[in-house]
Amino acid sequence: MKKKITLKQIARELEVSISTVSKALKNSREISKDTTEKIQAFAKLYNYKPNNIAISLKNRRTKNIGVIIPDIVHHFFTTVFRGIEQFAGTRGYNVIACVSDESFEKEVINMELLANGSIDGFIMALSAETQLKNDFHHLKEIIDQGMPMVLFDRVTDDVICDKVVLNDFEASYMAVKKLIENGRKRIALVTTESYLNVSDKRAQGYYMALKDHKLELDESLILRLPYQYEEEKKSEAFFAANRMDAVLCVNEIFAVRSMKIAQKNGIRIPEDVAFIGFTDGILSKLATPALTSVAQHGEQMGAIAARMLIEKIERDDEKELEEETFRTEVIEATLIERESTIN
Amino acid sequence: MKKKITLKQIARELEVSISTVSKALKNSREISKDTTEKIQAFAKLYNYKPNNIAISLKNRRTKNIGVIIPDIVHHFFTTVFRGIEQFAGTRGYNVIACVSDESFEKEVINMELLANGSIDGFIMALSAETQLKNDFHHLKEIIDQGMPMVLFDRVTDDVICDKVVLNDFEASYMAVKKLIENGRKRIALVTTESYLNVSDKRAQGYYMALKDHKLELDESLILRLPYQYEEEKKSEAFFAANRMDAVLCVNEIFAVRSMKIAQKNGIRIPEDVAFIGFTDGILSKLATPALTSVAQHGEQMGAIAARMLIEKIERDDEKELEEETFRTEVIEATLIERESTIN
DNA sequence: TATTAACACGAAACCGTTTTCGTAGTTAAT
DNA sequence: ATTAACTACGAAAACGGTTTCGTGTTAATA
Repeated sequence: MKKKITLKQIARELEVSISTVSKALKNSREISKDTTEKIQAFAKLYNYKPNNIAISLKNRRTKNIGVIIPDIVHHFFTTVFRGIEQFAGTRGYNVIACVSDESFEKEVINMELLANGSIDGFIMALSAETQLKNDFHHLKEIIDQGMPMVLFDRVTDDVICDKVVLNDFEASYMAVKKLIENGRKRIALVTTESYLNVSDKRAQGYYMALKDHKLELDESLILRLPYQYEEEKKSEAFFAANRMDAVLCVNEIFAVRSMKIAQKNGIRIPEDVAFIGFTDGILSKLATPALTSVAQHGEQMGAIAARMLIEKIERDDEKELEEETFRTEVIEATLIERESTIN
Repeated sequence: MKKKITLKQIARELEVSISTVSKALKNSREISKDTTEKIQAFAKLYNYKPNNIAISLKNRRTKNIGVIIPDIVHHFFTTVFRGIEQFAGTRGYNVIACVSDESFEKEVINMELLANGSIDGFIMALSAETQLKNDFHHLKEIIDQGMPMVLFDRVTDDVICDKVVLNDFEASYMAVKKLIENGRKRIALVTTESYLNVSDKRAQGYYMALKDHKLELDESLILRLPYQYEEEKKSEAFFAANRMDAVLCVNEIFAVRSMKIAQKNGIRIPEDVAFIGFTDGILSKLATPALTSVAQHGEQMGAIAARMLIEKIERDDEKELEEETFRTEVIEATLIERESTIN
């Protein structure tokens, strides 16, 4: 077993100083050609690679970014993560991934753990519990310490920082409008039980679209489901009790589950009831019938979040005094039409 | 903006030495009660937290583990990741996630980047390209440098280290046996085009089950598909050309895609053809009909991998000389029966 | 020949901790 | 009064690099 070699060992072996070795490996003109070649040859032979931790300590930059997401077994967050990881990779950054599991406490613990020097900045989506508690002191403190931060998807106006979001309101509005134009009149909404800014915006878009098209809002056509586990009874009762001709769901899982239950009740899709979901993951494509879905472009969102963060990190390096400015980038959703809405 | 405070600043402010501050914060008996209280109060006021990087450098331990997976938008790998992250969290470890994207080169680059001090050990599943090239020198080198490593799922006998795998052969055998016992006789196999150890083992299980039940192996009943993108034509031709009464697929995506194509061809599931897939993700549950699937227990697999790795890391701390021993843990798959096989 | 500049390298500080060891000052024991 | 033993703290090395500055040697210039 050959342990990694250090500058010090090379220096001792070659009877030069550590500084000389360091400079030679960086091709500094300060060092003679002979010495440089000798050192580089030796370093190569012993496969010398500088220790990242030592460099991080020196530079006070880790080239790591922290990503905190509520759930990893989740198509949308995963695609965002991929976008972040890919973009970060091109810029030489690694990604430390933490899962808050929709828990406020885990979010706080993870953030504090990482904020103590392990990373150069955060990219995160708020946990459901955090949104519910409406408590963002942990974010504020960390931002106040000068840690760059980008919030995506699950954001809040209470925290001032860079953000990347979907045009949820408009996307939802357009989806409902499309249903109405296709002649649907009794449009149900399946949304999350707990408060999430995105669900809320999608609901607002739904309300507005109904209103603009003179359709009255029927509260009994709104189904609120728990986010994480399945509650089949509630859904079954909902579809048994109500007559509708279309359903908008705030994510694809709700949509596909709902379709299954509706179909079990003898409802034909899309003839009797049309379905639209959000997310457009693999589930949408492979459901029966294939689900019309609002693409959230997670990968793009992740890449943009990573770009914003890295720009801020590297700008901090340059100028210290410049006035801070924060941006919010809005990604345009796209409606992908499939069998669940085509008449 | 209040930047993080350091020991040195506290020391200067309180006119004591850095060592005294460090000891006081650790409640060392060396420091008087008065001094300790004064320092702790000051530290608390300024929210002092030790710098992780400095500690990592000192201890030569980062409390980070590197996870390299071929793909993150992938149900199985995601569940494994969750298992790793959860277990690691309970032990105070963070997870640095890298995606090899099934590429040999990316795998090498990511590993080398992380191996230079950023992490204490690796957990990884080999990329498809790596398995194809059969080139594992990067793994060997890193292991040889004393870096603990656990391979999971996509493993190889050529690398000697800890491993966690599914009993793929047996799981596949049992699945096929179940089909045969249900009276199926012409059983197709849908597997990956490129070589993967897991696909291969599943195919071996399939062969063996056929053989043991005196069913002859019909090569035309084997469909090989590309792993990452969809090739609908090939599948369509396959289901149009062949008559079968059951299909075993090496993952749930192949299974659900196949079911859709079969259904389009007027095949009834499970009456005409039964389907079994591997993975048992959300797709299996929500497909129509719901797919009978081999549960791979990814989360458990991840937790076990993390436990093995952390044990090795922390054992390395203790004893240096002890003989290295490597284990392979085998997870037992479970067949989850759903509509796609029930007659 | 004296002065200056270029060259090639080393010493040391620094990043932020931890930890060993040394030592004043006090107290207790001889 | 002398020695021994604490107590409470500081200096310094170490982790593994980078970087600034100083310096001895040689070569070029006046």
